[in-house]
Amino acid sequence: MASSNVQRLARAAENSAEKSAEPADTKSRILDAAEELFMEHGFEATSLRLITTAAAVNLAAVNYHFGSKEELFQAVLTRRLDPMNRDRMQLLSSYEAAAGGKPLTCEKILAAMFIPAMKLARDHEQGGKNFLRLLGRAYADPAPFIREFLSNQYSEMIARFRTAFSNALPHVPREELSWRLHYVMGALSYTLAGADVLKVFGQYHLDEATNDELLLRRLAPFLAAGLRAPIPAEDDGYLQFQEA
Amino acid sequence: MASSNVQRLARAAENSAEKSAEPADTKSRILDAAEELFMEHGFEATSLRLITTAAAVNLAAVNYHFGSKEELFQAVLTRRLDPMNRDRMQLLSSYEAAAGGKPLTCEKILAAMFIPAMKLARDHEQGGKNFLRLLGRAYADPAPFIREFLSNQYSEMIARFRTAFSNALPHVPREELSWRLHYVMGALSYTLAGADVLKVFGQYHLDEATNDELLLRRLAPFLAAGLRAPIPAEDDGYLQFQEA
DNA sequence: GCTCATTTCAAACGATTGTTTGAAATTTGC
DNA sequence: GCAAATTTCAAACAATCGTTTGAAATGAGC
Repeated sequence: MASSNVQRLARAAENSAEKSAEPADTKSRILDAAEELFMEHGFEATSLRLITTAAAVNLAAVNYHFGSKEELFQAVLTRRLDPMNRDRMQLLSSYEAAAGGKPLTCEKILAAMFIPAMKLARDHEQGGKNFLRLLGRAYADPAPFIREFLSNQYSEMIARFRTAFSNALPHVPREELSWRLHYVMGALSYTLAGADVLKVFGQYHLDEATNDELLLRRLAPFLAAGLRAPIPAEDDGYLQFQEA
Repeated sequence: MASSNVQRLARAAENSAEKSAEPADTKSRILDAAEELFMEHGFEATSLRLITTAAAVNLAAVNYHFGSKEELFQAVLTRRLDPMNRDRMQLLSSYEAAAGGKPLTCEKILAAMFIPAMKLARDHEQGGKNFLRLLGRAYADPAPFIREFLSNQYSEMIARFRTAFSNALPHVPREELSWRLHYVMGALSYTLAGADVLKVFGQYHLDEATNDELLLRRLAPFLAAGLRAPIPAEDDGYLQFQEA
């Protein structure tokens, strides 16, 4: 029969998975394939036919289970972004409770942001790493539906950490702190998005071997020092425009 | 005749340009329209028909003048990236010459990176700002031809600044410095890429009013403090994995 | 073992994509 | 003002896109 051929393909795709733990569930298989392919080629450049072929499911399965390509993309993000941000806020709360009213250090707050991200990266062996790179790319995607989605997904967590940093850095004005948090998110997302940019710096000898703890153990001191930096005076002229 | 209709459309598009300084040159008109639309929708989501309609030129003009859509994209980038990186290196050289052998401060080196970028943003009134946002997005684009192009375009400039930072920060190990430069590029590109992420932080009152000097006068001290941060000890345990 | 709801399937839908073509229009060199 | 090269044009190219369709296959409840 014609269908047995497709079923063989499906089982072959299943067995070729890293840990042979790939679920037979169609929905999950689509999510896994979409996560990897969206990460690799971006949203627009990834066709549904590419995804459904990689997942060894029928083309129409995406529209049946998710409704549309955009909703599939949101499902890919929310599957792991939602628990991660929940973990971040829980971890921050537990740190605050342990500190007993005293403000946390910047390093501690940054740890509450980073640890859930790293836990995600190691939990699902290949999936986690892919997801963080996908997330870093979604930050820079111009598509309105992506920007809206991320904004909604992050607003609660960001507000929570903003006040934590505000307590940790009472000498930093509110507006200045907003900018610095912006820089923190930029550096973090760049680092999580993968080693692509490192090639620009000629640092290919670090790539896969460097584990995530080490990676962020470097990032946290860098960012903490920046967050604590003295506020620049109004008349600091070192950045004035001048021709060479 | 049929062609006079199209010519009227072309002149209308010319006159509707901001400063009415839009050149009649087909090639430049395509570049300007492409720059804005690529910035707005990304590379894959921007069709050639959208570009040629906005530029009021024939569809086939892109392939005639640039060869392909990919080559058009590279031309959009190189038109402004090339002079900017040349300016950066010249400015750094002039700073080094003025210092007379003594190593520069981090702030001074960062200024050599930022000032040409800001000059670009203000020179071409609307085009410059668009371009920096486009550039910030290109950094995160997964397309191989974009990554290769950027890598080639940046390698010389990055190598130049790497040794400058290395002289300015003799106590920072080479590998650590590579990572910190990575973070610097991340924060910088995020900031240049525009205020999209700021909405996440609820900082919509800054957006257009804040000029570029102010923006980067905040960023440079933040990054300089991070670059100078003490090297974390091996046994620093504050970022250890632990469950809430 | 029948029934009904859920899921999967091959096939086709209309629309849009980047690119090519060859003739018309325009500009350039003399 | 003619001839040759450059540029613009409308039209069509084959390919791919996301989505829809209605029938076949599979599952659960009784």
